[in-house]
Amino acid sequence: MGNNREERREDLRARLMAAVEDQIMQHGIAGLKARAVTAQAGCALGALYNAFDDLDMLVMHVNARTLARLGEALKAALPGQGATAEEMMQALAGAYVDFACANRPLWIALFEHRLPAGRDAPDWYRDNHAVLIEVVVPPLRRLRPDLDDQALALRARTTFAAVHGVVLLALQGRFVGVPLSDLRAEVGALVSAMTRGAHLAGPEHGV
Amino acid sequence: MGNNREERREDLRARLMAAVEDQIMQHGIAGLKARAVTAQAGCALGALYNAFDDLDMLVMHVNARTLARLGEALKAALPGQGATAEEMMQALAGAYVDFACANRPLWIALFEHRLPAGRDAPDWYRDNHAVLIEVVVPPLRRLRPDLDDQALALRARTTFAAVHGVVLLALQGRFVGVPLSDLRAEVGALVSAMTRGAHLAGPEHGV
DNA sequence: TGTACATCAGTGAACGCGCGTTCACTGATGTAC
DNA sequence: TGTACATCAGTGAACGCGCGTTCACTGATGTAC
Repeated sequence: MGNNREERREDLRARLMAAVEDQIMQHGIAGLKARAVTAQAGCALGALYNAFDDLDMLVMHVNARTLARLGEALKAALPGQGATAEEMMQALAGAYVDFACANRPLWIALFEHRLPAGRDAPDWYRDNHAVLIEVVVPPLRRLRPDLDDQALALRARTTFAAVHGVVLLALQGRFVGVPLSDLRAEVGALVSAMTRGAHLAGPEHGV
Repeated sequence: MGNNREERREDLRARLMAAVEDQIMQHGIAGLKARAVTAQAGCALGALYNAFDDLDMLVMHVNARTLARLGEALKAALPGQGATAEEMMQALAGAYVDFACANRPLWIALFEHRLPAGRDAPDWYRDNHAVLIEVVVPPLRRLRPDLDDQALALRARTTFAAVHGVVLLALQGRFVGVPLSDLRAEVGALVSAMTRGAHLAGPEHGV
Protein backbone atom coordinates (compact mmCIF):
# COMPACT_ATOMS: atom_id res chain seq x y z
CA MET A 1 0.00 0.00 0.00
CA GLY A 2 2.52 2.54 -1.17
CA ASN A 3 -0.03 5.33 -1.60
CA ASN A 4 -1.20 5.31 1.99
CA ARG A 5 0.72 8.49 2.71
CA GLU A 6 -0.84 10.14 -0.28
CA GLU A 7 -4.29 9.03 0.79
CA ARG A 8 -3.87 10.46 4.25
CA ARG A 9 -2.62 13.71 2.79
CA GLU A 10 -5.64 13.98 0.52
CA ASP A 11 -7.91 13.13 3.41
CA LEU A 12 -6.44 15.92 5.50
CA ARG A 13 -6.76 18.38 2.65
CA ALA A 14 -10.39 17.39 2.23
CA ARG A 15 -11.08 17.78 5.96
CA LEU A 16 -9.42 21.20 5.99
CA MET A 17 -11.45 22.35 3.02
CA ALA A 18 -14.65 21.09 4.60
CA ALA A 19 -13.76 22.89 7.81
CA VAL A 20 -13.10 26.14 5.96
CA GLU A 21 -16.44 25.87 4.20
CA ASP A 22 -18.19 25.33 7.46
CA GLN A 23 -16.36 28.14 9.21
CA ILE A 24 -17.08 30.59 6.40
CA MET A 25 -20.74 29.59 6.41
CA GLN A 26 -20.83 30.22 10.16
CA HIS A 27 -18.69 33.32 10.58
CA GLY A 28 -18.06 34.72 7.11
CA ILE A 29 -14.72 35.00 5.41
CA ALA A 30 -13.75 37.95 7.61
CA GLY A 31 -14.13 35.74 10.68
CA LEU A 32 -12.06 32.87 9.34
CA LYS A 33 -9.25 31.81 11.69
CA ALA A 34 -6.57 29.17 11.13
CA ARG A 35 -7.02 27.83 14.66
CA ALA A 36 -10.76 27.33 14.28
CA VAL A 37 -10.23 25.59 10.97
CA THR A 38 -7.64 23.12 12.23
CA ALA A 39 -9.59 22.47 15.41
CA GLN A 40 -12.65 21.60 13.35
CA ALA A 41 -10.62 19.51 10.92
CA GLY A 42 -9.20 17.59 13.87
CA CYS A 43 -5.53 18.33 13.29
CA ALA A 44 -2.83 20.51 14.75
CA LEU A 45 -2.37 24.12 13.71
CA GLY A 46 0.87 23.37 11.93
CA ALA A 47 -0.65 20.59 9.84
CA LEU A 48 -2.44 23.21 7.78
CA TYR A 49 0.93 24.33 6.45
CA ASN A 50 1.87 20.80 5.45
CA ALA A 51 -1.29 20.39 3.43
CA PHE A 52 -1.44 23.87 1.88
CA ASP A 53 0.98 26.73 1.31
CA ASP A 54 -0.94 28.97 3.63
CA LEU A 55 -4.45 29.98 4.67
CA ASP A 56 -4.99 32.08 1.56
CA MET A 57 -4.27 29.13 -0.69
CA LEU A 58 -6.65 26.97 1.30
CA VAL A 59 -9.36 29.59 0.86
CA MET A 60 -8.70 29.72 -2.87
CA HIS A 61 -9.21 25.98 -3.13
CA VAL A 62 -12.52 26.30 -1.31
CA ASN A 63 -13.50 29.20 -3.54
CA ALA A 64 -12.67 27.14 -6.59
CA ARG A 65 -14.99 24.43 -5.34
CA THR A 66 -17.75 26.90 -4.61
CA LEU A 67 -17.33 28.27 -8.11
CA ALA A 68 -17.53 24.78 -9.58
CA ARG A 69 -20.72 24.07 -7.65
CA LEU A 70 -22.16 27.37 -8.82
CA GLY A 71 -21.27 26.52 -12.40
CA GLU A 72 -23.02 23.16 -12.07
CA ALA A 73 -26.10 24.80 -10.60
CA LEU A 74 -26.28 27.26 -13.48
CA LYS A 75 -25.90 24.57 -16.12
CA ALA A 76 -28.44 22.36 -14.39
CA ALA A 77 -30.96 25.19 -14.40
CA LEU A 78 -30.89 25.68 -18.16
CA PRO A 79 -34.21 24.66 -19.72
CA GLY A 80 -34.44 22.19 -22.59
CA GLN A 81 -34.43 22.63 -26.35
CA GLY A 82 -37.61 24.59 -26.89
CA ALA A 83 -36.84 27.43 -24.52
CA THR A 84 -36.60 31.03 -25.65
CA ALA A 85 -33.52 33.11 -25.01
CA GLU A 86 -35.35 35.07 -22.34
CA GLU A 87 -36.41 31.87 -20.60
CA MET A 88 -32.80 30.75 -20.58
CA MET A 89 -31.68 34.06 -19.11
CA GLN A 90 -34.39 33.96 -16.47
CA ALA A 91 -33.44 30.43 -15.53
CA LEU A 92 -29.78 31.36 -15.18
CA ALA A 93 -30.50 34.47 -13.16
CA GLY A 94 -32.93 32.59 -10.92
CA ALA A 95 -30.39 29.86 -10.30
CA TYR A 96 -27.79 32.50 -9.51
CA VAL A 97 -30.06 34.11 -6.93
CA ASP A 98 -30.91 30.73 -5.43
CA PHE A 99 -27.30 29.66 -5.17
CA ALA A 100 -26.19 32.97 -3.67
CA CYS A 101 -28.98 32.88 -1.08
CA ALA A 102 -28.41 29.26 -0.13
CA ASN A 103 -24.64 29.70 0.16
CA ARG A 104 -24.49 33.35 1.05
CA PRO A 105 -21.23 33.52 3.04
CA LEU A 106 -19.41 31.19 0.65
CA TRP A 107 -20.69 33.12 -2.31
CA ILE A 108 -19.66 36.41 -0.75
CA ALA A 109 -16.22 34.95 0.00
CA LEU A 110 -15.89 34.36 -3.73
CA PHE A 111 -15.95 38.11 -4.31
CA GLU A 112 -14.45 39.42 -1.10
CA HIS A 113 -11.38 37.28 -0.63
CA ARG A 114 -8.28 39.02 -1.83
CA LEU A 115 -4.62 38.17 -1.67
CA PRO A 116 -2.25 40.55 0.11
CA ALA A 117 -0.96 43.29 -2.18
CA GLY A 118 1.73 42.03 -4.50
CA ARG A 119 0.67 38.41 -4.81
CA ASP A 120 -1.73 37.55 -7.54
CA ALA A 121 -3.96 34.57 -8.11
CA PRO A 122 -2.65 31.52 -9.99
CA ASP A 123 -4.01 30.79 -13.43
CA TRP A 124 -6.05 27.75 -12.43
CA TYR A 125 -7.95 30.04 -10.08
CA ARG A 126 -8.60 32.80 -12.56
CA ASP A 127 -9.68 30.35 -15.24
CA ASN A 128 -12.36 28.89 -13.01
CA HIS A 129 -14.34 32.07 -13.27
CA ALA A 130 -14.90 31.70 -16.99
CA VAL A 131 -17.93 29.48 -16.48
CA LEU A 132 -19.93 32.38 -15.06
CA ILE A 133 -19.55 34.22 -18.34
CA GLU A 134 -19.66 31.34 -20.80
CA VAL A 135 -23.03 30.17 -19.65
CA VAL A 136 -24.57 33.53 -20.57
CA VAL A 137 -23.19 33.60 -24.10
CA PRO A 138 -25.58 31.17 -25.85
CA PRO A 139 -28.85 32.92 -24.96
CA LEU A 140 -27.22 36.28 -25.53
CA ARG A 141 -26.13 35.20 -29.00
CA ARG A 142 -29.72 34.49 -29.88
CA LEU A 143 -30.81 37.89 -28.64
CA ARG A 144 -28.00 39.69 -30.42
CA PRO A 145 -27.08 37.79 -33.59
CA ASP A 146 -25.52 41.02 -34.85
CA LEU A 147 -22.66 40.90 -32.33
CA ASP A 148 -19.40 39.05 -33.02
CA ASP A 149 -17.82 36.67 -30.51
CA GLN A 150 -15.72 39.30 -28.83
CA ALA A 151 -18.59 41.73 -28.39
CA LEU A 152 -20.75 38.86 -27.12
CA ALA A 153 -18.16 37.89 -24.52
CA LEU A 154 -18.03 41.49 -23.38
CA ARG A 155 -21.81 41.86 -23.25
CA ALA A 156 -22.05 38.59 -21.34
CA ARG A 157 -19.79 40.05 -18.66
CA THR A 158 -21.92 43.15 -18.47
CA THR A 159 -25.12 41.14 -18.20
CA PHE A 160 -23.66 38.95 -15.51
CA ALA A 161 -22.33 41.94 -13.58
CA ALA A 162 -25.70 43.68 -13.67
CA VAL A 163 -27.50 40.71 -12.12
CA HIS A 164 -24.60 40.18 -9.75
CA GLY A 165 -24.80 43.77 -8.54
CA VAL A 166 -28.45 43.47 -7.57
CA VAL A 167 -27.82 40.22 -5.71
CA LEU A 168 -24.68 41.50 -4.03
CA LEU A 169 -26.13 44.69 -2.59
CA ALA A 170 -29.17 42.77 -1.39
CA LEU A 171 -27.21 39.95 0.24
CA GLN A 172 -24.64 42.23 1.80
CA GLY A 173 -27.54 44.00 3.50
CA ARG A 174 -26.33 47.34 2.16
CA PHE A 175 -28.64 50.29 2.65
CA VAL A 176 -29.06 50.78 -1.07
CA GLY A 177 -29.79 47.10 -1.66
CA VAL A 178 -33.14 45.60 -2.51
CA PRO A 179 -34.87 43.86 0.42
CA LEU A 180 -34.30 40.11 0.34
CA SER A 181 -37.99 39.42 -0.01
CA ASP A 182 -38.08 41.32 -3.31
CA LEU A 183 -34.81 40.03 -4.68
CA ARG A 184 -36.10 37.27 -6.91
CA ALA A 185 -38.85 39.40 -8.42
CA GLU A 186 -36.55 42.36 -9.02
CA VAL A 187 -33.87 40.26 -10.66
CA GLY A 188 -36.60 38.77 -12.82
CA ALA A 189 -37.76 42.23 -13.82
CA LEU A 190 -34.21 43.33 -14.57
CA VAL A 191 -33.52 40.31 -16.77
CA SER A 192 -36.85 40.87 -18.46
CA ALA A 193 -36.02 44.48 -19.26
CA MET A 194 -32.48 43.66 -20.36
CA THR A 195 -33.48 40.87 -22.72
CA ARG A 196 -36.40 42.74 -24.25
CA GLY A 197 -34.39 45.94 -24.54
CA ALA A 198 -31.52 44.05 -26.12
CA HIS A 199 -33.81 42.98 -28.96
CA LEU A 200 -34.29 46.56 -30.06
CA ALA A 201 -31.12 46.98 -32.02
CA GLY A 202 -31.28 50.73 -32.08
CA PRO A 203 -28.16 52.88 -31.96
CA GLU A 204 -26.29 52.08 -28.79
CA HIS A 205 -24.52 54.60 -26.68
CA GLY A 206 -20.83 54.63 -27.38
CA VAL A 207 -20.65 51.28 -29.19
CA MET B 1 -12.69 84.95 21.18
CA GLY B 2 -14.50 82.29 23.15
CA ASN B 3 -14.91 79.91 20.22
CA ASN B 4 -11.22 79.57 19.55
CA ARG B 5 -11.18 76.14 21.12
CA GLU B 6 -14.10 75.09 18.95
CA GLU B 7 -12.41 76.45 15.84
CA ARG B 8 -9.23 74.52 16.54
CA ARG B 9 -11.24 71.38 17.11
CA GLU B 10 -13.04 71.77 13.81
CA ASP B 11 -9.77 72.49 12.09
CA LEU B 12 -8.26 69.28 13.43
CA ARG B 13 -11.31 67.28 12.38
CA ALA B 14 -11.05 68.74 8.91
CA ARG B 15 -7.34 67.94 8.70
CA LEU B 16 -7.96 64.38 9.85
CA MET B 17 -10.70 63.87 7.30
CA ALA B 18 -8.51 65.29 4.54
CA ALA B 19 -5.70 62.97 5.62
CA VAL B 20 -7.99 59.95 5.58
CA GLU B 21 -9.21 60.84 2.10
CA ASP B 22 -5.66 61.16 0.90
CA GLN B 23 -4.54 57.92 2.55
CA ILE B 24 -7.48 55.97 1.13
CA MET B 25 -6.81 57.38 -2.33
CA GLN B 26 -3.18 56.28 -1.99
CA HIS B 27 -3.45 52.91 -0.26
CA GLY B 28 -7.10 51.93 -0.31
CA ILE B 29 -9.32 51.48 2.71
CA ALA B 30 -7.64 48.19 3.56
CA GLY B 31 -4.32 49.99 3.90
CA LEU B 32 -5.62 52.74 6.16
CA LYS B 33 -3.61 53.15 9.38
CA ALA B 34 -4.25 55.50 12.28
CA ARG B 35 -0.56 56.41 12.49
CA ALA B 36 -0.31 57.39 8.84
CA VAL B 37 -3.46 59.48 9.16
CA THR B 38 -2.33 61.45 12.21
CA ALA B 39 1.17 61.88 10.79
CA GLN B 40 -0.28 63.38 7.64
CA ALA B 41 -2.74 65.52 9.59
CA GLY B 42 0.16 66.86 11.65
CA CYS B 43 -1.04 65.77 15.07
CA ALA B 44 -0.27 63.10 17.61
CA LEU B 45 -1.77 59.64 17.43
CA GLY B 46 -3.92 60.24 20.48
CA ALA B 47 -5.42 63.44 19.08
CA LEU B 48 -7.48 61.35 16.70
CA TYR B 49 -9.42 60.02 19.67
CA ASN B 50 -10.14 63.51 20.93
CA ALA B 51 -11.60 64.57 17.60
CA PHE B 52 -13.51 61.36 16.78
CA ASP B 53 -14.76 58.35 18.68
CA ASP B 54 -12.44 56.03 16.80
CA LEU B 55 -11.00 55.33 13.38
CA ASP B 56 -14.23 53.74 12.14
CA MET B 57 -16.21 56.86 12.93
CA LEU B 58 -13.64 59.00 11.16
CA VAL B 59 -13.96 56.80 8.09
CA MET B 60 -17.73 57.10 8.21
CA HIS B 61 -17.50 60.87 8.18
CA VAL B 62 -15.24 60.69 5.14
CA ASN B 63 -17.61 58.25 3.47
CA ALA B 64 -20.48 60.60 4.14
CA ARG B 65 -18.59 63.37 2.41
CA THR B 66 -17.74 61.15 -0.55
CA LEU B 67 -21.41 60.22 -0.79
CA ALA B 68 -22.41 63.87 -0.72
CA ARG B 69 -19.96 64.68 -3.49
CA LEU B 70 -21.27 61.76 -5.51
CA GLY B 71 -24.82 62.97 -5.02
CA GLU B 72 -23.84 66.44 -6.24
CA ALA B 73 -22.10 64.98 -9.27
CA LEU B 74 -25.19 62.98 -10.18
CA LYS B 75 -27.52 65.94 -9.82
CA ALA B 76 -25.19 68.18 -11.78
CA ALA B 77 -25.14 65.67 -14.62
CA LEU B 78 -28.89 65.68 -15.13
CA PRO B 79 -29.80 67.29 -18.47
CA GLY B 80 -32.30 70.14 -18.78
CA GLN B 81 -36.03 70.19 -19.36
CA GLY B 82 -36.29 68.72 -22.83
CA ALA B 83 -34.41 65.52 -22.10
CA THR B 84 -35.98 62.09 -22.50
CA ALA B 85 -36.07 59.61 -19.66
CA GLU B 86 -33.39 57.53 -21.35
CA GLU B 87 -31.17 60.56 -21.72
CA MET B 88 -31.56 61.25 -18.02
CA MET B 89 -30.68 57.67 -17.18
CA GLN B 90 -27.66 57.72 -19.45
CA ALA B 91 -26.48 60.98 -17.93
CA LEU B 92 -26.81 59.58 -14.41
CA ALA B 93 -25.06 56.34 -15.26
CA GLY B 94 -22.28 58.16 -17.07
CA ALA B 95 -21.75 60.48 -14.14
CA TYR B 96 -21.67 57.45 -11.82
CA VAL B 97 -18.98 55.80 -13.91
CA ASP B 98 -16.98 59.01 -14.08
CA PHE B 99 -17.16 59.62 -10.36
CA ALA B 100 -16.23 56.03 -9.52
CA CYS B 101 -13.27 56.09 -11.89
CA ALA B 102 -12.01 59.47 -10.71
CA ASN B 103 -12.36 58.56 -7.03
CA ARG B 104 -11.93 54.83 -7.24
CA PRO B 105 -10.46 54.02 -3.80
CA LEU B 106 -12.82 56.42 -2.03
CA TRP B 107 -15.78 55.06 -3.96
CA ILE B 108 -14.77 51.50 -3.17
CA ALA B 109 -14.40 52.44 0.50
CA LEU B 110 -18.04 53.48 0.40
CA PHE B 111 -19.03 49.88 -0.24
CA GLU B 112 -16.25 47.97 1.48
CA HIS B 113 -16.02 49.66 4.85
CA ARG B 114 -17.86 47.76 7.51
CA LEU B 115 -18.16 48.15 11.25
CA PRO B 116 -17.04 45.29 13.49
CA ALA B 117 -19.79 42.74 14.07
CA GLY B 118 -22.36 43.98 16.55
CA ARG B 119 -22.06 47.72 15.96
CA ASP B 120 -24.29 49.20 13.35
CA ALA B 121 -24.16 52.46 11.49
CA PRO B 122 -25.87 55.57 12.93
CA ASP B 123 -28.96 56.91 11.21
CA TRP B 124 -27.31 60.01 9.77
CA TYR B 125 -24.97 57.66 7.92
CA ARG B 126 -27.64 55.35 6.54
CA ASP B 127 -29.82 58.24 5.45
CA ASN B 128 -27.03 59.70 3.33
CA HIS B 129 -27.35 56.83 0.91
CA ALA B 130 -30.88 57.75 -0.09
CA VAL B 131 -29.66 60.22 -2.71
CA LEU B 132 -28.31 57.40 -4.85
CA ILE B 133 -31.80 56.00 -5.20
CA GLU B 134 -33.87 59.17 -5.25
CA VAL B 135 -32.09 60.56 -8.24
CA VAL B 136 -33.14 57.56 -10.31
CA VAL B 137 -36.82 57.80 -9.47
CA PRO B 138 -37.91 60.71 -11.72
CA PRO B 139 -36.71 59.26 -15.04
CA LEU B 140 -37.92 55.82 -13.97
CA ARG B 141 -41.37 57.24 -13.24
CA ARG B 142 -41.61 58.47 -16.80
CA LEU B 143 -40.62 55.06 -18.15
CA ARG B 144 -43.02 53.23 -15.88
CA PRO B 145 -46.04 55.41 -15.15
CA ASP B 146 -47.88 52.21 -14.22
CA LEU B 147 -45.83 51.67 -11.04
CA ASP B 148 -46.79 53.21 -7.71
CA ASP B 149 -44.29 55.03 -5.48
CA GLN B 150 -43.27 51.97 -3.55
CA ALA B 151 -42.67 49.85 -6.62
CA LEU B 152 -40.78 52.73 -8.19
CA ALA B 153 -38.51 53.06 -5.17
CA LEU B 154 -37.81 49.34 -5.37
CA ARG B 155 -37.15 49.37 -9.10
CA ALA B 156 -34.88 52.39 -8.63
CA ARG B 157 -32.75 50.32 -6.25
CA THR B 158 -32.60 47.50 -8.74
CA THR B 159 -31.62 49.82 -11.56
CA PHE B 160 -28.96 51.45 -9.46
CA ALA B 161 -27.61 48.10 -8.30
CA ALA B 162 -27.37 46.78 -11.86
CA VAL B 163 -25.24 49.69 -13.00
CA HIS B 164 -23.30 49.57 -9.77
CA GLY B 165 -22.48 45.90 -10.28
CA VAL B 166 -20.95 46.47 -13.69
CA VAL B 167 -18.84 49.37 -12.39
CA LEU B 168 -17.82 47.51 -9.25
CA LEU B 169 -16.56 44.34 -10.90
CA ALA B 170 -14.68 46.42 -13.46
CA LEU B 171 -13.06 48.75 -10.94
CA GLN B 172 -12.18 45.99 -8.50
CA GLY B 173 -10.28 44.36 -11.35
CA ARG B 174 -12.17 41.11 -10.82
CA PHE B 175 -11.67 38.41 -13.42
CA VAL B 176 -15.32 38.50 -14.40
CA GLY B 177 -15.36 42.27 -14.67
CA VAL B 178 -15.52 44.24 -17.88
CA PRO B 179 -12.17 45.79 -18.95
CA LEU B 180 -11.90 49.41 -17.90
CA SER B 181 -11.59 50.56 -21.48
CA ASP B 182 -15.03 49.13 -22.28
CA LEU B 183 -16.74 50.21 -19.08
CA ARG B 184 -18.41 53.39 -20.27
CA ALA B 185 -19.71 51.81 -23.45
CA GLU B 186 -21.00 48.70 -21.70
CA VAL B 187 -22.78 50.68 -19.00
CA GLY B 188 -24.31 52.76 -21.77
CA ALA B 189 -25.51 49.62 -23.52
CA LEU B 190 -26.91 48.23 -20.28
CA VAL B 191 -28.84 51.41 -19.50
CA SER B 192 -30.05 51.47 -23.07
CA ALA B 193 -31.38 47.93 -22.84
CA MET B 194 -32.91 48.48 -19.41
CA THR B 195 -34.75 51.65 -20.34
CA ARG B 196 -36.03 50.34 -23.67
CA GLY B 197 -36.98 47.01 -22.18
CA ALA B 198 -38.76 48.75 -19.33
CA HIS B 199 -41.09 50.42 -21.81
CA LEU B 200 -42.51 47.10 -22.90
CA ALA B 201 -45.00 46.58 -20.14
CA GLY B 202 -45.43 42.91 -20.83
CA PRO B 203 -46.05 40.43 -18.02
CA GLU B 204 -43.14 40.57 -15.63
CA HIS B 205 -41.62 37.59 -13.96
CA GLY B 206 -42.86 37.23 -10.44
CA VAL B 207 -44.29 40.73 -10.07
C1' DT C 1 -4.32 95.10 33.62
C1' DG C 2 -2.49 91.44 36.31
C1' DT C 3 -2.43 87.11 38.88
C1' DA C 4 -3.95 82.50 40.22
C1' DC C 5 -6.34 78.80 38.93
C1' DA C 6 -9.03 75.44 36.08
C1' DT C 7 -9.79 73.25 31.93
C1' DC C 8 -8.83 70.49 28.30
C1' DA C 9 -6.53 69.80 23.75
C1' DG C 10 -2.40 67.66 22.53
C1' DT C 11 1.39 64.15 23.23
C1' DG C 12 3.50 59.63 22.16
C1' DA C 13 5.21 55.69 24.73
C1' DA C 14 3.22 51.71 26.23
C1' DC C 15 -0.48 48.36 26.27
C1' DG C 16 -2.94 44.53 24.62
C1' DC C 17 -4.72 41.54 21.55
C1' DG C 18 -5.39 38.86 17.58
C1' DC C 19 -3.61 35.82 14.69
C1' DG C 20 -0.78 33.84 10.74
C1' DT C 21 3.30 31.35 10.55
C1' DT C 22 7.44 28.85 12.11
C1' DC C 23 10.22 25.25 14.03
C1' DA C 24 12.36 21.87 16.95
C1' DC C 25 10.60 17.73 18.29
C1' DT C 26 7.84 12.93 18.11
C1' DG C 27 6.41 8.99 16.46
C1' DA C 28 4.20 6.51 12.94
C1' DT C 29 4.92 4.73 8.25
C1' DG C 30 7.56 2.93 4.68
C1' DT C 31 12.09 0.99 2.86
C1' DA C 32 16.47 -1.69 2.59
C1' DC C 33 18.77 -5.64 3.56
C1' DT D 1 9.70 -12.63 8.41
C1' DG D 2 12.42 -9.62 11.17
C1' DT D 3 15.44 -5.74 12.25
C1' DA D 4 17.60 -1.21 11.57
C1' DC D 5 17.16 2.92 9.56
C1' DA D 6 15.18 6.94 6.96
C1' DT D 7 11.50 9.74 5.95
C1' DC D 8 8.10 12.80 6.77
C1' DA D 9 3.36 13.84 8.48
C1' DG D 10 1.81 15.63 12.67
C1' DT D 11 2.35 18.56 16.93
C1' DG D 12 1.50 22.89 19.48
C1' DA D 13 4.23 26.22 22.04
C1' DA D 14 6.47 30.17 20.82
C1' DC D 15 7.46 33.89 17.65
C1' DG D 16 6.64 38.16 15.53
C1' DC D 17 4.26 41.74 13.79
C1' DG D 18 0.78 44.98 12.98
C1' DC D 19 -1.96 48.15 14.75
C1' DG D 20 -6.04 50.30 17.28
C1' DT D 21 -6.54 52.29 21.58
C1' DT D 22 -5.34 54.07 26.18
C1' DC D 23 -3.45 57.02 29.66
C1' DA D 24 -0.51 59.71 32.60
C1' DC D 25 1.54 63.82 31.66
C1' DT D 26 2.33 68.89 29.58
C1' DG D 27 1.39 73.17 28.49
C1' DA D 28 -1.43 76.34 26.18
C1' DT D 29 -5.94 78.63 26.49
C1' DG D 30 -9.63 80.59 28.83
C1' DT D 31 -11.87 82.23 33.29
C1' DA D 32 -12.51 84.40 37.89
C1' DC D 33 -11.49 87.87 40.80
